[in-house]
Amino acid sequence: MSVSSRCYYAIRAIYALAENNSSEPMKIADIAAKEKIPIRFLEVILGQLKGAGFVQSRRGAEGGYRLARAADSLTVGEVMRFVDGPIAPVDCVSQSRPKECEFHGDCSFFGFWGRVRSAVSGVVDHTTFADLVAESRERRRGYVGDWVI
Amino acid sequence: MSVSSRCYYAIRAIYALAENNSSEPMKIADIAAKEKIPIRFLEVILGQLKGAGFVQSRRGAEGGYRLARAADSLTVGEVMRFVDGPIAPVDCVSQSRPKECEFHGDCSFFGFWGRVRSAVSGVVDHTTFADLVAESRERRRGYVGDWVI
DNA sequence: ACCGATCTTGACTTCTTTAGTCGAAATAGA
DNA sequence: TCTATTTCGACTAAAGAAGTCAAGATCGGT
Repeated sequence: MSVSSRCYYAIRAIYALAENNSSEPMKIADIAAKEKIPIRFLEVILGQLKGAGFVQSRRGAEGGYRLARAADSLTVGEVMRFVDGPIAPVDCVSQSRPKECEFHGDCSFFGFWGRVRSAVSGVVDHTTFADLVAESRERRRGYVGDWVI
Repeated sequence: MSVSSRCYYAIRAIYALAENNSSEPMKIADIAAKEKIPIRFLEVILGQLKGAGFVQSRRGAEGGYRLARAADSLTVGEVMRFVDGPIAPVDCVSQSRPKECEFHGDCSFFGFWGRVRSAVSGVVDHTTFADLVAESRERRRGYVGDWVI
């Protein structure tokens, strides 16, 4: 039930771009440093994210990456599905591309796996990168506040 | 976010034993046939489940496997954790063996991953094999009933 | 005591995925 | 044109997944 490091890297990269709300694109090296991602691997990942339309790039000096879509309309679930494939714990309960198993409708686990999938989906498909940025700012503020009072 | 086939096989095998509430142990070959598991692979899996105390075995003619614990006190989550490791999507939010990441408490995703973990845990740790058996019986009854009326 | 059915054990194979690495080419701005 | 930077495709090493196999230990029934 774990996400690949490739997937987590992709999420962190997009998060960095969402947090950097300047009009300037962000360089791969800066994203890599901020989010602690191996730079060569990040190149590969950003290339894929560009191909899927999540980010845009500008080449040359002063080039870099920025989001291709608004951070508040981009959910974490979308990125996870693109990088790691379906969210579902088993193929038969996948929303995007369900694959019938060998028990054809007489499966004792269909309901169970469906509940697992819904539970995960309920979180990842309702959390946008804007939410994460806001939550992080709030956390930092709140954290200090708690200790100051 | 998917479970390994090894894990699903383990769950199916235990389910088969839970459903078979006779005092007779169940043979590997019977479990394999009923749940459509490669028999050689099932041998390996049952050996591990025995080592972990989930099932008991009896050798020789009329031997086989049966549950070592009551089906209504054995959750699917326990089996999943044993076979596939922590339920958590990333190590830092694991309940059983959390591993701090390189962001040491200043992580923008800790809360998010925690919510994912809780969502999954809420399902798998509150579903016992007795629940699954009951649900399956109910489903079959209800299904037939719908069509008869 | 023996036979055959059954579990036990550990090593082995094959395939896919993961997590990168590397080098050269293309491109945009100064 | 020069240079920083992105881009692209090929490559690799290690780990894990999914089985397979053979030989041995053990037990119930005859």
